[in-house]
Amino acid sequence: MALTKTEIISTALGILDAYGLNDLTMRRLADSLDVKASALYWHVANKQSLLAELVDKILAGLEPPELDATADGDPWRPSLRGWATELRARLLDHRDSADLVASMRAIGLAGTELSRAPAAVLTAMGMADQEATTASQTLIYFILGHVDEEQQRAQLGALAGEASPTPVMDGTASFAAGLNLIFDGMAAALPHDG
Amino acid sequence: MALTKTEIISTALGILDAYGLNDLTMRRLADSLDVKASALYWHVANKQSLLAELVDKILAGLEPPELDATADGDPWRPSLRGWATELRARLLDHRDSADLVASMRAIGLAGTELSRAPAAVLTAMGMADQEATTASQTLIYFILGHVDEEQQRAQLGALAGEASPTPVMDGTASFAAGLNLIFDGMAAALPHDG
DNA sequence: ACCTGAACACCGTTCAAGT
DNA sequence: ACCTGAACACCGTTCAAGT
Repeated sequence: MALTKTEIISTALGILDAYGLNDLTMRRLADSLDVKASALYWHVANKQSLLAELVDKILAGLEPPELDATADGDPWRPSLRGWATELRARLLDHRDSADLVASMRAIGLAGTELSRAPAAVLTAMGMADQEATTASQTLIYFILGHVDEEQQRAQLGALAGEASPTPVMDGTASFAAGLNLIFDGMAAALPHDG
Repeated sequence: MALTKTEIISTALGILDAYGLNDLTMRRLADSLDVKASALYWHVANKQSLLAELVDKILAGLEPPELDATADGDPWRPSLRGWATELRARLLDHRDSADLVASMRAIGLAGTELSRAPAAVLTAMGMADQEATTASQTLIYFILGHVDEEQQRAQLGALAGEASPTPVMDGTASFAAGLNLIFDGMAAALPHDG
C-alpha cells in the first residue's frame, strides 16, 4: 500500500508525542513508516511544510470564540477565556507543540493565523482594529509563552525524579491569572460599558 | 596565542549578527577562529552552554528598573516601560536573539532570570508575590514574543525585496501599545492609588 | 506513480595523540 | 595546557534508477 500524507502526518505526531521535537527527524519518521527517508519527499516538499501541516493538525477543530449575546456584563471575557483555555488544552496534548507552533507562526507557514479569532471578538465589542490586533497578539504571545514554559518544565521534571512531588506552581492557576491580567488590560481599552 | 572564552563568545556573536542562529555552528565558529571544531571543547562544555553565555553577553548591563520616588501618579509605569524598552533594544541589536533567549530561558540555562526585576517593582508597589510573578512573566512573554516576530519579519523582508517600502506595522508603536495593555492589566491588580 | 540507493554537504561530540 | 586528526553517529535534501 502506498504511503499517504495523512499517514505521514499522524506518524509524525506520534513521534512528537513520544520522543519530542528534537527526535522528529525525516530519517526517524521514515523508519517508523518502513520506508527510506527519500520516499517522504515524494509526498511533502520539505520538513518545514511537514511541520506546518503538523501544526494545522494540532490546532484543527479549534472553534473561534463566539460572543454570547444573552450574557450581560462582559460577554467577551468568558468567550476569550474559553477559547484560550481550549487552545492551551490542545497544545498541552502534544509535547513541544507550543515551541513548534511559535516557530511555524514566525515563518508565517502555519495556515491558522491564531490572533485573528480573538481580534474579531474585540472589534465586535467596539475596539479599534489596530488596538484589537495588538491586544490579540499580546494574548497569543502569552498563551504560547506560558504553555512553552509548562512543557519545558514537564520535560525537565521527567528527566529528574519522575512524579515530582509538587510542581513549582499550578500551571492552570497561573494561566488563569495571566489571562485575567490581559483581560483587565483589554477592558481598559474598550468603550466604557454602562 | 591561545584561544580565550571571551574571544570565542564575541566571535560567536559576530556570526549570529551576520548570518543568524542557523549558521552559528561549532564548525563554522571554529573556522572563524582558525581552529578545528574539537578545539572549542577545551574551552566550553558544549554548544548549549556556549549559547547560554551568549545570552548573558547580550543581556549584560541591563539595569533593573528603579522606582522614582519623586514621581507621582504611577511611578512603576515609566519604570517598567523604560526597562522593557531597554530590553527590546538590546534584543533588536542581535539577530535571532529573542528566539535564542526564549529557548535558553526554557531550559533554565540563562543566568539572568528576566522576570525577577519587574516582579520586584510590582511587589514594591504592594502587589502580592504570586500575582507579581505572574504579571512579570506575562510581560516577558510579550516582549520576547513581540521582538521574535519583529526579527522574523525583518528576515523575511531581507529575503524578498530589500528595503521594503513600509513595514506592515511600526514595531515600536505596536510594542508600546502592547506594553500599555499589560500595564493597564497590572494597574487593575494593584492596590487602589488615591 | 511511487520508492530505493547512493550520494552531497553538512551537524555535535569524543578522544587518542601530538606539541 | 592547548590543539589536531580522525572518527562516530547522526542530519536534510537531491536525483538517477528501479518497479
